[in-house]
Amino acid sequence: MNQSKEMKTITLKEIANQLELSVTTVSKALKAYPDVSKKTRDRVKTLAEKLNYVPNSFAVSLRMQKSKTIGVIVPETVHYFFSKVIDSILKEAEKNNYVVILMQSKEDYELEKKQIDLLLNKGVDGILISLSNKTSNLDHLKKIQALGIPLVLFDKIAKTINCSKVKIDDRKSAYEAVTYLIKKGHKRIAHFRGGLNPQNSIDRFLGYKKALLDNDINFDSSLVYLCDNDSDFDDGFKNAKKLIQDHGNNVDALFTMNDLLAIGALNYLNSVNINVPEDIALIGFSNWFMSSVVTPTLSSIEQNGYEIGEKSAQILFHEIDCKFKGIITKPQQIIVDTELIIRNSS
Amino acid sequence: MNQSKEMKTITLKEIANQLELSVTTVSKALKAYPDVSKKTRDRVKTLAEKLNYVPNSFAVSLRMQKSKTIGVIVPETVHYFFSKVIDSILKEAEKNNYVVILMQSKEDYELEKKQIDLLLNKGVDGILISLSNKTSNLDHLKKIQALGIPLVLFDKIAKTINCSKVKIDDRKSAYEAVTYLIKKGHKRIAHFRGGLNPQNSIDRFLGYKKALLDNDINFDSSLVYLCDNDSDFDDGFKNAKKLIQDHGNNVDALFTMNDLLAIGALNYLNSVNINVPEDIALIGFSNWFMSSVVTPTLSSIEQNGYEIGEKSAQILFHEIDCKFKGIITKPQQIIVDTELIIRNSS
DNA sequence: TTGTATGCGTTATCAG
DNA sequence: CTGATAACGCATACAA
Repeated sequence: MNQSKEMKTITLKEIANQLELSVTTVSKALKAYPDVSKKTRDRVKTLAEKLNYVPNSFAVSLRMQKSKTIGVIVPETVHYFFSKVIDSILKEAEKNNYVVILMQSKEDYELEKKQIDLLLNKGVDGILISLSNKTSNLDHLKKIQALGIPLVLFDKIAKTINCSKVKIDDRKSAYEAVTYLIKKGHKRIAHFRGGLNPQNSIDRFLGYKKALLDNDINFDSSLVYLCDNDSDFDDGFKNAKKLIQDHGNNVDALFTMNDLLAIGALNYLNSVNINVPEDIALIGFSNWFMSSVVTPTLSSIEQNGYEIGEKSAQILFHEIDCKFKGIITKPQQIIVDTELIIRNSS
Repeated sequence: MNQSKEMKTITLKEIANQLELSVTTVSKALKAYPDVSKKTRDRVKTLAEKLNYVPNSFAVSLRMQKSKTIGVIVPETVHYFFSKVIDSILKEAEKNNYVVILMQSKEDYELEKKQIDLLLNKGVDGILISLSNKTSNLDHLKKIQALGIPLVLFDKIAKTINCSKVKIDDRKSAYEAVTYLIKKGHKRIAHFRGGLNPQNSIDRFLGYKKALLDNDINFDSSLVYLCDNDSDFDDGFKNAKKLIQDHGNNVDALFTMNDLLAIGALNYLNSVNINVPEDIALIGFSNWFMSSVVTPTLSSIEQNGYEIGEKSAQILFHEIDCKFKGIITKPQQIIVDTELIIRNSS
């Protein structure tokens, strides 16, 4: 293994020279074209192997108009749910011999837009994206589609874009959680909702509301708190404080948009000796790992990040594949199952 | 904005045709070469703008032998510390107009090796990597260097590779934590150590040991538990159980390789009503967010993932830059500061 | 069965 | 100041 100094990069031409063949023949031999003799094919393959030949990916991409690369945009990487999604996207990409360029929009629409341009410019074969909370203009997504690049939205989707989507049923999941609280006898159920723009924030709120109405409980908008800051934990803490100030003990349960909000709230409640779940029952959303180690352990809704990532990637690769083969695909919408996990907080 | 149907991709040639210029001139005009008249330069720029021209990155890469892409390999993405590192790498990359290909080795040496080959093949301009726990053979790293590709190791490094490195002082940090415990009067201090191979596991252990010796406390190897499974939480739980079985109340403190181990242990101790910190004081390592929300809150060592990522990326981009300019750089080693965070568990 | 010519989109060298 | 021409490395239609 003496790779002395400059180690010239080895190309088809190099192999061709050494074997006194044409570049064409070498190229064909390596791809097992039918029209090259077994003998030369073997010679070529042997030498290529020995020289450790790997095709220059830029040349291939330039020639073939495909990059074997996909782009992934998430709002945040320091995020239990999204990191699970990323984990399985990476796994799936690897299986398919793809590589992934990762970006985070930081919940910033302008950034998201710029990143899409960058991905497009990098010639990715497809794009997976979970939209920022601030995204309402969708021209950047339309641009992707106009270019014929396969696009799959996951988790934080845009209803009006006609592409494949992978998500959970937020409304149903929220409905289930709140219904559980009601069945347990709670009547004054508060909700810490997410921002007004994101679809899943809206849907979770609607699920909450519907559960109340279906069980003949008045919807009291003063029990709904808007949490659209970027620091969920603090937001949960502060709004729990406000909740108690506003309603004293005239509130007996709380359902939050996500686990961090719930844990922030839990922290406040613990700090003022309001007992969870005796005084106030609590259910979060997403089932982050830490929910199982706080005191009391937090009930939550398992959101299956791994499965969402896996399914999204599978669909994307399928669409990319079809595109190269000239097959037209119809957008599909996958709803991944959730599960209400009851722990000690409710 | 009527981008009717097939929207031909726009190239230098296209612009050249429309303006009846040569491709060469257009190329030069766009790069503000001195030797092209202001007039044509303006014409070209205007049209390029209007047509929304972006250079084909494959062609540029092929021609320039640079990709404006770096590769990043971490052992895991579902990991609070690494996701922070990734966050700041992405941020830094964006600043420098680079894009990052992310991979996770899953603590698997063979995979790590394959991934490096893939990155090399993709023509990345540089590589950032935190080694898998199982990595001891370093040929794959040497290969990167042999190709002249800038390489920066962070957090989980290999001592014998001569490249830039960014890490914390594990030994000192551990020393500080254990010294704190000793000053508080603890004498029977257990340690849940990481695997035998990773350098930071070794160093944290050595820091622990040295703190004992420097304070005239006998080192008792029966108080050291090896935790090298992949599920730290469970490992912490089980070994806490074993610890109590082995030593009963003849142990008064525990210092663990990481926070998840500590939280696993905490969970066990809580479950059998052993009081933390009264019966056993506890300090973790890394200061994961959840450490601040468990009960009791967990003392830990802040590892500054953001700073590690930032510094690593900065060094890498600097080295890439120098390389293109033909400047030789010397590897640098950065030690990022840690901080002992005392909470209620100690 | 093998090889020639051409082009993918850029940039760089060198004439004009 | 402008433009042919070549080259980066590969793949394919077409010739031989």
